[in-house]
Amino acid sequence: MRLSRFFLPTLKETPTEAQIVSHRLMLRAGMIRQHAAGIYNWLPLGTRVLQNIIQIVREEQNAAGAQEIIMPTIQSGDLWKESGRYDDYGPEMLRIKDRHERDMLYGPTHEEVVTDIFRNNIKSYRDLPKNLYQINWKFRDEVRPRFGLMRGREFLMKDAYSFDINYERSKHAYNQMFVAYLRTFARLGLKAIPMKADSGPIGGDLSHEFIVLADTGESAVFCHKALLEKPAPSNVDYEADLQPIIDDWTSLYAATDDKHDPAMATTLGGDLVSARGIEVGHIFHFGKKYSEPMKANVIGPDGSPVTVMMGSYGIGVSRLVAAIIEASHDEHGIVWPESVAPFDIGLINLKVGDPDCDAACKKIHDALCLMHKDVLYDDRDDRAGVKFADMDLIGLPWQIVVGPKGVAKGVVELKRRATGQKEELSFDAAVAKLTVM
RNA sequence: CGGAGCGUAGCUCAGCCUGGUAGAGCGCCAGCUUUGGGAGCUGGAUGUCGGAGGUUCGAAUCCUCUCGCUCCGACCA
Repeated sequence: MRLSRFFLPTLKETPTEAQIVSHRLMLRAGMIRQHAAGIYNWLPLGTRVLQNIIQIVREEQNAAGAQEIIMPTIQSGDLWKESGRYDDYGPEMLRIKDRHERDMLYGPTHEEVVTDIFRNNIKSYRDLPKNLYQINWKFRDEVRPRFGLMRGREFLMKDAYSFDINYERSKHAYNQMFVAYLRTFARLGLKAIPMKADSGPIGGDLSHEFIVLADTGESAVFCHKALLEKPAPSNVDYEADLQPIIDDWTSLYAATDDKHDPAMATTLGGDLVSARGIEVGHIFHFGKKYSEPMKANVIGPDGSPVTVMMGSYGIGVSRLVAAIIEASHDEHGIVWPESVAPFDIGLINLKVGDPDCDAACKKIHDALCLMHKDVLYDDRDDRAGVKFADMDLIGLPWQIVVGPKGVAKGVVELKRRATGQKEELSFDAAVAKLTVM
């Protein structure tokens, strides 16, 4: 992609409304623009990151046995009256009347809809278990949206819903999502720690929050040091008993400040880590809370109806974009983990119009594209400083700097964004180095 | 929902107190010069001063209402 044609409105100055670093950087890097309070447009750079995250979330959900569906954003109020939440939910739920004066709403969550899908289509215990998920926009009319995407009103969320015949099977579904989450966040380049959580208004008796550690996180968290070093499970057999993995992770102390037990924590001594965190995932087992009032039954082995056990599993996908930036940035801008970076490589032509520089860039660009690398080629007729600053700001993992001095010697400069480390390499060596990654 | 603040050029902001027909820096356009970390010079374009009403000979400025946005608190994926 040629930067001269790419829609990338970067800002040198920070817009006043942005308070936290992820919000500032997303605006400055031309990823998003605000449309209204807590509602954002996603520009091309932001869209690319969001889609990379979506893809990783999707792959891990599929691997864990969940199946993707798409539910409506606008829902009928009737289902919510049935579950009892139409009155419970409060003004946070955006209510809409259609032209026939029917009560509609913009979905803040989808338990009712998915339960309706289930009960209308699944009749036998033999069809269980099922885990259905979607990646879709939701709206919660927060009293006070803030922190950019971190606390927006409209947000992209992955929400999965499991259906099982009994508690034991349901717990297994919960464990599957637990493990899938560990893997998902690790792939996103994040340290996310599962912490015991209140199940809140959604209800239920088993619940964990996944907290990303970032210095600028909104809440204080405490955990055992060993959790930070623990690698995500690999080669997982999702059909096997996952309880040992869960126990391994949950046996170590981890709590958000509202659940924090100072007495318990002091027993850890020097192993206690006190940090700040951002909630990016939340999993609940809530049993029959919705299946009971909404009559989501299947016929059991003995021929009598059984109310199914459910769980729900959320990941704040759009919030993750902000969380990753909070966890990975420096004074110059964003530092993307390779797995979510909007492009793999930024190619800077320091002297556009110089035949040698142009030719060298074209050669490198074509070679990398041939190897299926996403390259953002800065072919703008601008000063070097502007290009360096923009490239650091948008945080691509690698930069190749092509300038007249280097080209005369047959070399380019390869820079690692995360470390700032630079090395001079021949054209071929630079391409070779980047294509083995 | 309580408390506070801000709306003036694409962005950051000055002007408002003390009314007199709208500014700076950056960005944008053209040209020249420059060229390895957000350049220099010259010229140029851009505003219903958030909106409505009122006071006044005259309102960005004073008054009233209204809309939007932000911050602190309570609440929250």
